[in-house]
Amino acid sequence: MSFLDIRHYKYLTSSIDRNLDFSAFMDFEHHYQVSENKEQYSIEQAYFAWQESLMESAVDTRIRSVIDMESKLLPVLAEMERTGVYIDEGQLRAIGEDIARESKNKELEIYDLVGERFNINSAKQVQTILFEKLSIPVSKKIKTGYSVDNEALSFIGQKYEIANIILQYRTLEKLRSTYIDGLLKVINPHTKRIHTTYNQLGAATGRLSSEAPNLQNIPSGEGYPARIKSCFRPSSSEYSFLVADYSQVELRILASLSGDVSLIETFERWEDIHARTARFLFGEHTTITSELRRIAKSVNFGVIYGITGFGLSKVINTSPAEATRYIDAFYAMYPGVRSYYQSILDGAQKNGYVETFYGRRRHIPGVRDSNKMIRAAAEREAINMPIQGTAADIIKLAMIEMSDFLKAGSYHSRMLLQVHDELVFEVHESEKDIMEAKVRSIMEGVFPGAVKLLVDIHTGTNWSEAKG
DNA sequence: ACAATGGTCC
DNA sequence: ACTCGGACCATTGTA
Repeated sequence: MSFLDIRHYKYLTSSIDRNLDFSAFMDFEHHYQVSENKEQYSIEQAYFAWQESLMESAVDTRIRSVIDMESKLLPVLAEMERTGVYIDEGQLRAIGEDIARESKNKELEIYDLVGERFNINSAKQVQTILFEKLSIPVSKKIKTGYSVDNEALSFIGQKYEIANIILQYRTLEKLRSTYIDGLLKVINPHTKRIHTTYNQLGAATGRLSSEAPNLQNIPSGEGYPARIKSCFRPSSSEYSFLVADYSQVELRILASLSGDVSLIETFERWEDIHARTARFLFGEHTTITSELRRIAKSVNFGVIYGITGFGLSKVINTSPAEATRYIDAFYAMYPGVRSYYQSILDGAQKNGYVETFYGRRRHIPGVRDSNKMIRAAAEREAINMPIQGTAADIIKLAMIEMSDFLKAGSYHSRMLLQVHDELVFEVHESEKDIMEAKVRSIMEGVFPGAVKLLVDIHTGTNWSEAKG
């Protein structure tokens, strides 16, 4: 029982069910405080008493199983945090210098184009320059004035090159400030590694979150993002990286939870789900271009998020009416999804909460609100949570199993990171085959749904190389 | 210290 | 006129 374990436990209850009795927790805190500097034994005694009491107060067996899951996950996360991940500091600095150089050039280019120096990092000053000094037409408004975000500047960029340069400058500055300077700051001087903290109850759906630093939003594209990601690597040449990620896990979960025959069939036939939706939306005999597939993919994802025609129209850049037709077409193709959603909303209305396959709950008070907007937002949360939350449960269970496996066999390989549907391992040369087989069988085997889960595995000398 | 804005990820 | 689900963090500018 380490301090890390205790710190985590202090927060465990509320994420599972707010209606749980907290008195046992208070007892634990008290015991912890009074015994902290005395003997380890009394801490552990208080800890077990608390856990037992927590279990007793959670009479619902499904809730108990979630508490059990989180309890077992906690030491796994603690170990991943303690292990940390190595990052090549010298390489990261070198990339930072390249970015800084390019960024400086963009900066000067902007001043030249505008004929004036200003702080490009200030949205307010960018507004003034674009909309007042240069009299560029406003494309999008926000509470306090005129938006200069990505969407707005991309639109303006069709006619005014200055907007594109500002976007490029921003991208570079984002990489430099957050992912070069930000990561350099948190390299532990003793271990030379980065030790994130996983929050077990940061997310309302049951996902983990990662902070100080957040290693769940490391950029992933080509160019600088790939170079930054390649700095994450094993510290020794005897090891390589293994990345295992669930393929379309949320859509597969939706198929299993809804029981929709057509959706299940799509996956059973190993069809390209986005292409199939595209064929249905645009006609069986239409050639499915990458553009049509992209639209269908957005529709598929939109359905998971509790889509509206308006929201989808923004994403795929079309009219709300057309987007609404796509959504209706999706439900026509997969009618079981619509009825499943209705049952979720009915349950939310009746119980005030929704739950995952494993019984994790999220309270959704907004579904009973008199305000239509609040109700609509609550309904999207209600629809999304069982899907996103079940995916979170699944990977948590897989992590527990992987940890047990590694421990039982005294392997040298270690689990390093979790990025929602992806696990990153540092794998010893001698364990490559067994690790690849085990990771796949455990991750794919956790969930007993109608649709089999599929895991893609990639290996490489660093995080970038081991990415699909 | 905190709100607003913007950007990165799944 | 209008919001797609879930997070964390950097910077600016105001209090």
